[in-house]
Amino acid sequence: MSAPQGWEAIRAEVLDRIHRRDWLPGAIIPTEEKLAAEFGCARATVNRALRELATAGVLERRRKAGTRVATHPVRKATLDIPVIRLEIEGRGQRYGFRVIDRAESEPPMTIAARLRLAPGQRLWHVRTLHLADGRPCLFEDRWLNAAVLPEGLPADPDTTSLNEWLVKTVAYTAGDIAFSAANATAEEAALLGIEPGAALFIIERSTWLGAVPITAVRLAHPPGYRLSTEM
Amino acid sequence: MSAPQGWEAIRAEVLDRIHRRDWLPGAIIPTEEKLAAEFGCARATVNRALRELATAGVLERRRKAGTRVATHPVRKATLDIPVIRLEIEGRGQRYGFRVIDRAESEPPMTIAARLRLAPGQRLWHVRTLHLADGRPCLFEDRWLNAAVLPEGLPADPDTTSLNEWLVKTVAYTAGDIAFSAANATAEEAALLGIEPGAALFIIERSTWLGAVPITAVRLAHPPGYRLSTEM
DNA sequence: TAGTGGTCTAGACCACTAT
DNA sequence: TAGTGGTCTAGACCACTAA
Repeated sequence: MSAPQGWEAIRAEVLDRIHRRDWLPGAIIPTEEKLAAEFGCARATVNRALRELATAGVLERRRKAGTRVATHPVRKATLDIPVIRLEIEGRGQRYGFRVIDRAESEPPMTIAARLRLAPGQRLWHVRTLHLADGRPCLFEDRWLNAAVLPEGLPADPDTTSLNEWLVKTVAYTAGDIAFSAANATAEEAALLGIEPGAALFIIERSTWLGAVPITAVRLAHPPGYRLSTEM
Repeated sequence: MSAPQGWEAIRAEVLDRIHRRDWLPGAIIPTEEKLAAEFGCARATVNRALRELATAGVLERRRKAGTRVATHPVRKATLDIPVIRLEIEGRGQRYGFRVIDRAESEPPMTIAARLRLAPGQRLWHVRTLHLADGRPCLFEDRWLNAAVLPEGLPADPDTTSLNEWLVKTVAYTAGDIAFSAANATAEEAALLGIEPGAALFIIERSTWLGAVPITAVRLAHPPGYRLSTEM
């Protein structure tokens, strides 16, 4: 009937029918075969379009049961996790950083639990303040398993941000990431140049190489920071 | 050579080579055609595997230039945006809510800007406290364009959460979402039963139907709330 | 068990872009 | 302009699952 071309056009047409409420939330839509006949294309093309919509959370698909319009749409959002330096430079500011301290020690329980460490295992602990145009904009608190590093810690931590050095040097196989909010401690406030108790936006990441923990990092962004995406 | 089967096996094998540092960050990997020959499968199958890895941010692909291992991996994370009631019930708690107030008025500048409103346009303003096992767990502040509602505001706001009523009733075509942190105001603290100034985790969403604004909502989660995902 | 989505194939043409 | 990824096709078989 109508004549969309390409899987993106089919995706758009399907979305449109949902928006026009031709197909209501929870309702079954025609099979791939029927849609392919209607649109005059191969079933694989319809499949591609519907699969993308299912990944986006707009449709729910099950073999034999068919394809339904999701009852709770917009359940998924894909975030770009920024690389600190690139984010700052992308705003046209000059990037810099300052290593606050660096030591080998036994991490606190919370970190050990997050990395599933064996009791007593020691890690490198590096704390870094990141700067935009010379002003503090992010406090990084990182625990690092030196055992997985090919050549130990980099000799000159003042020329390469540890963060970038890591992603270029160490492979990983799995990880998790979490977002939350926390009040700034006195130390964090002093380092970031904000009031104690100010609301920080926290990003925590952990990564593993197989079952071997690599690193756990906590990024504390001062008030005003927003992580956003379109749907 | 090796014998993976299916695009998922190929994806796994490619990931493995990156993890083993056979293919270093920034390096070009073989063309789809060569990989298809090596794996003994069709090029479309390799394409599917590499496309998924590119979507995940592990590879960067450009026509003619070829496929490279991303220099800054793990740049994307897909979050499940929870539906409030389902999230609470999923924890085995009883869901409830209480409408704090509800009025028609002109929204503040920030909301008007976010929704790109014409000057002087009035919206419904509904503030709701969501409860888990009877205890406050989320404060919702919503502005709503009644003009797009088929039958106006629902007659009985005490039986259906406005949030769910909306997603089931109103179509949307675009939106954005943002995460940030903020200190609790005195009123928010009182409603949520926390200390004033406590760090709230804020989710803000805006949705449109074409160019017509539908709703802007701000969700304030008390300390302890975490939004997390695996990579 | 039958219906539906998931995937694969072999080949083709197109779109983009480094050179 | 030539190389590479992006997509489409027509058909096939398989995997899952509702009935």
